[in-house]
Amino acid sequence: MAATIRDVANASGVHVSTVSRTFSAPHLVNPATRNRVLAAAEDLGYRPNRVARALTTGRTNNLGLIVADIANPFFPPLIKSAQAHARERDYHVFVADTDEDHLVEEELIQTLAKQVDGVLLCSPRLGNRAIERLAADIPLVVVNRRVKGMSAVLMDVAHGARLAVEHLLALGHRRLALVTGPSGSWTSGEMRAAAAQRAKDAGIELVILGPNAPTERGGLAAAAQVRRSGATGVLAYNDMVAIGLIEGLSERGVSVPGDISVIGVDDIVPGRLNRPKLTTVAMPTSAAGRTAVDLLLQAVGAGEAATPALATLETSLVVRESTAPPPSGGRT
Amino acid sequence: MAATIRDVANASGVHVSTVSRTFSAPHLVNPATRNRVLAAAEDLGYRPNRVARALTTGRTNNLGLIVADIANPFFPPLIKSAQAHARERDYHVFVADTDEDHLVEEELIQTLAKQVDGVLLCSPRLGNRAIERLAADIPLVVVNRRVKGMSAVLMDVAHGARLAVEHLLALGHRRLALVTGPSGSWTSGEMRAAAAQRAKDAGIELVILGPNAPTERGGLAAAAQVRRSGATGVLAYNDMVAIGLIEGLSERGVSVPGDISVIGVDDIVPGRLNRPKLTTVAMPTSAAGRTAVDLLLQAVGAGEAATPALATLETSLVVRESTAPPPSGGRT
DNA sequence: ATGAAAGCGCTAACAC
DNA sequence: GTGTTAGCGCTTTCAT
Repeated sequence: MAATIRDVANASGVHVSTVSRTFSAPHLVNPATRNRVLAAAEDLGYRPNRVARALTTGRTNNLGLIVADIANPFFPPLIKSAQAHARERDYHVFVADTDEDHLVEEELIQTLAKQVDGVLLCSPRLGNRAIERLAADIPLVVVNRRVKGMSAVLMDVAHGARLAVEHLLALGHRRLALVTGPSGSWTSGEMRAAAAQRAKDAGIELVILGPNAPTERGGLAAAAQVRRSGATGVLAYNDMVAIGLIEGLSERGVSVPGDISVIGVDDIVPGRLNRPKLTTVAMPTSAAGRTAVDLLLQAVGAGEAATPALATLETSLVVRESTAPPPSGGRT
Repeated sequence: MAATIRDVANASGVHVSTVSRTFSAPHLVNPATRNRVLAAAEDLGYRPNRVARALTTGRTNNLGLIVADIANPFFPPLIKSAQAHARERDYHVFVADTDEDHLVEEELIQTLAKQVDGVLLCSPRLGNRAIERLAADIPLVVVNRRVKGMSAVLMDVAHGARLAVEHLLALGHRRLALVTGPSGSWTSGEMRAAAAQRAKDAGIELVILGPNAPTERGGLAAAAQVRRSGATGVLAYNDMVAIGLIEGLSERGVSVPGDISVIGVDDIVPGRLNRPKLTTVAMPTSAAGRTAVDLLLQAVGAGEAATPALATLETSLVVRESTAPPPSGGRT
């Protein structure tokens, strides 16, 4: 059986409250006794029981982080930076995967509710209504979504989409396509609006193809439509979709970037490994993880009185090898 | 403030213990009162507080899962299958990343100790001594490691390594290299022993190159040595290393598989996306996740009396495009 | 600076 | 079948 605070108290000849203080408010206890207590604790291998502590204080010093799919390479950098940042603030973060299932997502949040002080919802699949309801139970911060009255960290994908369209335009492309993501995705909506507007401003046609699964498979499946669309420049929902699309295109004898240019979004590792190396809109995922933790901790600290904050992080275009001028030189 | 068991008791005119029973042992309470309690609970939005429950029962219904690097594509399938499998058994799994740091790993296990009923150590960086010590605090199951007195799930990488060597031999390669992983890695040791033995049996030379970081970068850095070694067939510690190696080789004008054949281990997604598509030793990661959860739950249930179990999962060779006969046809 | 005591939300004997 | 009572291990007033 593990040592409890009481064992330490007995061993060091003080009362439990003194032991408690040496761990949670060391400055309140006489250095001499403190050392005695610490020695006894060390001796017995005592470690404060965080569960018991949580029960009295109401704080667990844990955060939850929920993602739809941990296998999506977009998330790991965010998770890692969130964990590292939280650790520096003496918080642990527990990650859970919903398997893209919004029911699981909801259940997870509710179960987590009492075991963590707040949860980070990354690219949630849940609707805004549900999220608002859940926020009554526990401080929530969303990443890549805008929910009324809730802190959020957004990545300016609209700006990224504009940059992508401009890059394609500058290369001489005159017929563009957007391969969208899942229908509920905030990011997908933002991209669509921004890209469409930018294309319209340039008097260029942008064909919308979707919705698609946010995976390689989704891109693969969209290849036929892309080819039929006649577009020579395409912006994909994310890098995985772009990679799948390039593969699908190449299966059909269409060369990238020779015949069609493809731009992804996210800047994940597989995109850098891909041949051709992917031109992409880089998302500041590590920064997002840190910022999200900051906002969440802020919300946790403020309790009911929390003022929702909005952080919008910049995106940028990384030009690599999957984009080039269109075959004909740009003029039809 | 969230409703407690006491609120429900008041609202439904019964005592707290009855409320407790309706949730933890429903069959012990009269259907009529049970319904009354349930209705009141529903009404108040009551949900049992798992932390409080854990304090009395000593069980949290949570499992911990520790990985060295969540960004390593090897882990996500394992994590996902473990989470799904655990959920079916009414357990949640919390994932934590140690950032390849064994100090963080140890601290994490200790912190987790009281908040979960057991932890899964996947490809730990900690030494066996440390792991054995930690096992006194909490049920532990290791994946990809053999620790005395502890349940483990192993993947038969030795067999995989032999298959890989045989494949290379069959293609006509007569000088082989093994690009190893980190020095503490159990997997790396197994591979090395098996590959060396198999090569020796065939009267073939196997040069050992390493240790290397288990990453693309590690493979990239090993490219120069591989070239110098004169080997025409190489087995890499894992797919990421293989991918990096191929890249490094190609930077040096060495073609894969034209000049050198490369085999990876793991069968991760980026390997399938790579050009050339990677020939690799496939690891049964999803099965490993499920099996590990089973063994852990078994250990949790058994308490001190736990009999350590050993599960060895089969590996297989997936031949794709990164292997071919050596340039000269095989004879020197 | 330290001790005493109450209690966080729940479960688990033990009565009745 | 349900009520009573004692804690689980810790923090936190309130005294001293």
